[in-house]
Amino acid sequence: MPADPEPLWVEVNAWYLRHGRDLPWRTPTASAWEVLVSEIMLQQTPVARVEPVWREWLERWPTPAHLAAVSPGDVVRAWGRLGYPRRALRLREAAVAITAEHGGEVPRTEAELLTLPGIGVYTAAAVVCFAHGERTVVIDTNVRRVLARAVGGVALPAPSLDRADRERATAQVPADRADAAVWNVAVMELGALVCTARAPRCGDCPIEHRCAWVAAGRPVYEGPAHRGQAWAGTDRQCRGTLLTVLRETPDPVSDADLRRAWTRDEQQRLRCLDSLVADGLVEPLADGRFALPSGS
DNA sequence: CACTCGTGGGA
DNA sequence: TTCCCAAGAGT
Repeated sequence: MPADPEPLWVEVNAWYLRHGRDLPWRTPTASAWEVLVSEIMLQQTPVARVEPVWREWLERWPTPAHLAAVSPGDVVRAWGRLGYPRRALRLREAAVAITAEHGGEVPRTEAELLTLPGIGVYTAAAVVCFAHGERTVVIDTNVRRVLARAVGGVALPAPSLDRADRERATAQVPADRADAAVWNVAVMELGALVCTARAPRCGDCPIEHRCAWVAAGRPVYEGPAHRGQAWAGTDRQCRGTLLTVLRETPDPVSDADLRRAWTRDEQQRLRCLDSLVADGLVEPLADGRFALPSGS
């Protein structure tokens, strides 16, 4: 009778200890706040772009109370070009709630974290695990892809997180708390560095010898199409263009300046400006000009 | 569940 | 050059 196969985490954790990157939010001394800031910034944004901004933020605002005390406009400007600037507003709002309702300490449970703006299932689990060392299931796009291949035998996971992802991920988490904490970051790192979406480096993979996708001959993806992100001419591009104008000057901006920045569709420009105001990313002034939001 | 919300670098 | 997509969340 064959022994149970060694769990995936043994090899993946060993690989991580040798090959994982030394990122500043991964140091043993990183505070829960530092981890939380990194997780928000890393939502849909690559590590290389996050790192310098993360350093600036933690130097300026080393605790939630520091961030809670500044204006939304300061936060949006400091967010720079990380993208999805509503994340900056929500992070500030989370800091306000942490300061007012949690004694300035980042909550230690997923349920409490989930009540904070900008924190969803992934980020709540990540903070609990990476900042507080708790055993939990952390599922991001990397985890889904690695396990879809290694366990599921397919090239890519479904377009959105589904039951198969949760079941595969839950089954792999080691029982021991410390092992689980390493596994959760290790499997993400494997997905980021080796088991990548486009051109996986299977020759460098510590579990290639037991990967179901490799064993199947690396079949191409067969499932429903992953939607591409349209960009040219979209409201997202328009909003980004308008916000860039406001971000790059400390002074309020006239409507004429904004019109020059987006000339292709005036109706769209007005709609997007309205939506930026509604989101709290832009503040209309009494004199007709626009600015990054100053109030709370 | 499907869709929106930025940005820039690599293939 | 064009296309893909990167530690998701909110609606």
